[in-house]
Amino acid sequence: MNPKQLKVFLAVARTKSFAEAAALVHMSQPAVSLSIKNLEESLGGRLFTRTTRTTHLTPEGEALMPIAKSLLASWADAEHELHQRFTLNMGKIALAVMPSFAASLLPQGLLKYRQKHANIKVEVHDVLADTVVELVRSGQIEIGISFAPENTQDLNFQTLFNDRFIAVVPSNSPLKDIKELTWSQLLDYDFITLQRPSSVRSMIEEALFRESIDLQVTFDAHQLATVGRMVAEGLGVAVVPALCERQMKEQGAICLPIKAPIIARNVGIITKAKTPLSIAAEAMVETLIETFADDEAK
Amino acid sequence: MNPKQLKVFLAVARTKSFAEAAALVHMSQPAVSLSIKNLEESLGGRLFTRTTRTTHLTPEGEALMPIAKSLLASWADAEHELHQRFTLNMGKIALAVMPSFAASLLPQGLLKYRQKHANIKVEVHDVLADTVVELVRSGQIEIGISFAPENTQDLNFQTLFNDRFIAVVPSNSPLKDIKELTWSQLLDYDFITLQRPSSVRSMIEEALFRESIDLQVTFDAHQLATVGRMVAEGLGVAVVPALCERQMKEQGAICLPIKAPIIARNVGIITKAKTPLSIAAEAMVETLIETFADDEAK
DNA sequence: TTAAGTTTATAATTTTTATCTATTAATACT
DNA sequence: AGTATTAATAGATAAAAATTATAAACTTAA
Repeated sequence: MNPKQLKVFLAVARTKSFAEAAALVHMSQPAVSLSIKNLEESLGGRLFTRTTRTTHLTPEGEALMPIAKSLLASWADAEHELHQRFTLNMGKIALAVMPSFAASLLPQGLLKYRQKHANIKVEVHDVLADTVVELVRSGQIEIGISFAPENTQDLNFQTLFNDRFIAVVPSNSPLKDIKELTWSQLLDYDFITLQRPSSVRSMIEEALFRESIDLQVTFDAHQLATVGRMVAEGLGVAVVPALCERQMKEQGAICLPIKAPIIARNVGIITKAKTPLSIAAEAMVETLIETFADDEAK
Repeated sequence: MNPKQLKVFLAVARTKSFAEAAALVHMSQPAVSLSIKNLEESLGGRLFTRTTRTTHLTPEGEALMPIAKSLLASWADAEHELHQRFTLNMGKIALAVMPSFAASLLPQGLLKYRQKHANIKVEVHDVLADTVVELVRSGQIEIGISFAPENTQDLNFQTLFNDRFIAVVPSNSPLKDIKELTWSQLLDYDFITLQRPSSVRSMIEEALFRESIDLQVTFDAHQLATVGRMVAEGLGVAVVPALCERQMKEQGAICLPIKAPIIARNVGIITKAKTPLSIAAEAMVETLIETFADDEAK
């Protein structure tokens, strides 16, 4: 029993003629006879009674008819669905993205993707950088966007650009006109940063520890938006990835380059090594690179 | 895309090896390679990523897996169901039977059928003889049991036996010891019979009309059981098919042969001409003949 | 009843598809 | 780098399916 036989069966059942059915399914009449014969043998009994002049269904044939229809329908559905997936007309893709990127650049990437592939659903998980890595490593999510991870053996990392940390100061701060701040200048003021276990926080701590600079944190918060507001209100100063510059400015803070030390890290796409991406994910990676990769990353 | 390819696909997906899968489905390894290749081509993309050392599913392959399982399952279900039908391990059969037969002989026929084919459901419609014919003619029911129908062009009638009408009289009736009653003797008493449009009633009327005997009906009822009780209680006399003899006796009436005229008619199986019976129905006809047909009907 | 016409079944051949054996190419592990 | 393992390819063979041509069966109408 195979799909072709069922198609032939339905054609005969509908036309009540072997010859007409043959035309319907683009076969010769003897081929239809044989096909039905084989089907009948595989099922164990006759489906049609055929006198050379008339053809009609046996009760068992009648019983097969709805079954055959439903089988062929689900068969066609399945083929269609897979086809859709392969041609990017269907499917879902999940991204895990660190908040600083999710809230800044990501939307324009998504917009571009959506224009190209309108039928793919996109799910964005904005989670801590470490969680991004975890989700990708565990296979729960195909694509992560974050800082370059530490242990990269089972992950691929495709750099998009280098993100340098910048200082954020209130608009009335005495520091506001300095072209390039140093950390020691900045740390004269109350310091606001993200709570652990944020990667931004730990990168700052590590970098300053290496330079033997002592970091005293006055305020900390979970969300960058909160930090921004606190700085804007004059509660203190902060250091954030350049990615967030726009957000900080929008909140009314001043952004300045900072050095001694310069803290910078690559931001890029994390995928699982040795596991192929879905076609939808592949297209997403392509779009992200094309949208965000600066020249040296390419 | 065909069932065999899906089986191969699932084997490869499960074993994660083309060679092992080949063993599972009793094919050579190159055949498996080809089969998967063809499936992939028909769907429009890769289902596995295979480096000569490892094999795993692409996300699209992952998506196909549950689909393939369900397709194969419903496929197997369908095959099984049809098989069952053809081997009489499943199915349903509907009989339309005139009440006099349904309440008398039929049960022992059903018993015999049930012993042979325990998995076939039997539905008995005990309806008026005319309705039996209608149901069979319209194709709603495969097998009818009744008197031989009038218009038989599109029906087949297989005689089981000849049923002669008998007189039923109260146990205290003066007629009770007469060996063979005549109608004129009988009609001295109040006459009880079935209400129109019973075939028993019309057969009696027709026969007496032909003999120019005037029939005065004192009581009539719908059910033979009612007629029997009325006679047993001494309300009058009746004439019923011999089939009902046992029932009448059980109700306490006396049954006697009657002549002048003798009313008799063949009882048999009615089926639709030129329409094949289901295997289950065929078996039922066979059982009925073997159980009820008297020698000349055979 | 018979002959013509229509329809399915069968036979023989061809074509296509599927499978096998043998071999090659590629990759991971030692 | 070499070896062992695994999938892919090539060529050959077998199996299946389709086709043409023909036969057989059954209606219908003369």
